[in-house]
Amino acid sequence: MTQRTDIRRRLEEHGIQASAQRLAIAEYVLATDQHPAADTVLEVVAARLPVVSRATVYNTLHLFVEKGLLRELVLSEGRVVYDPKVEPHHHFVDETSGAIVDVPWEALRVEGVPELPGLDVSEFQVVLRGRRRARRRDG
Amino acid sequence: MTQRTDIRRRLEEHGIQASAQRLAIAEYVLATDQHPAADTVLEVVAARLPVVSRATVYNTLHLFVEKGLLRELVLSEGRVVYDPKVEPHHHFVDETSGAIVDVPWEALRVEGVPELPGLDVSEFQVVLRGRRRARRRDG
DNA sequence: ATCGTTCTTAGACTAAGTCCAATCTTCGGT
DNA sequence: ACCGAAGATTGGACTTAGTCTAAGAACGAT
Repeated sequence: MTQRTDIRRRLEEHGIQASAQRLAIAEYVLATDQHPAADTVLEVVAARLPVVSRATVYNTLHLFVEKGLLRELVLSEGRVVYDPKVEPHHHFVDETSGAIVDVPWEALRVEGVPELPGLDVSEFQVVLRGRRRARRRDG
Repeated sequence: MTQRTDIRRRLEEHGIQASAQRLAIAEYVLATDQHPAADTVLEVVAARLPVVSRATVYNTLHLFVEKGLLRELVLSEGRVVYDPKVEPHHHFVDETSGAIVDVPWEALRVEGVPELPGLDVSEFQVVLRGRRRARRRDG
């Protein structure tokens, strides 16, 4: 398991002191593509680590966001959700399941942003809603 | 004040039975360009109408959304906010003040949405973040 | 080993929103 | 104008997400 050491190194590179709790949280939240809410993180992490408090989960998630390891998304329905993919990309929200799907930046082209009068845009994304079509199961 | 009757007609056209509370709420929330939260609506409306309960404000806002008079937006930080402009448009969030600014649909061009594999997109918008530039005061 | 800093913890607290049973309004029919 | 049914409103209890705090535990440099 160099996995664990990799994560430790990654935290330290971002100026975050490692701890059992932070490692456990990182191990889950930095690897998932599920866009979990804080609550989900707490559940998942609590299952592996003997004891971890809610306050720590919130503290840690906020710290990770501040240090650029995680991005906080608020896309629908009072759901604050965390995304380990920090590069710019778009999001699709499945209206049936609530699932959030990443849409690669290159998949869409947005024109006109620099020309908006009176607005200095520092970042943007397209938020799409709809249904995910049944997946052909071919991997 | 034909204002009041106009609103009444508008509610009825959308299959909504009028009532003092609903009229008061509609009068504010359908005319504002402020993107108020439920809480704000409660405050504003409570100031004019002798008594209106929180439950009613929430019920009414949800009803208006369901009937297509209002759109619910969740753009940042656990803030659920209501927008009387139901036609498609984009949104800019001022990072300093939290203010939400409408961006006309025609101001941006988004290409590539129909080609997204596996996704049936029913609606989308661009969400932008940044600072509003100081407004030249020329009206 | 010690000391100061940093992390974690439980639990109280807050804010946003929901739920519910009882009460009050409204509307259509007469 | 009146009546009853259907629908709307109410306060208050409840839930859920998140914050705060004071006290204790672990860390790392000496």
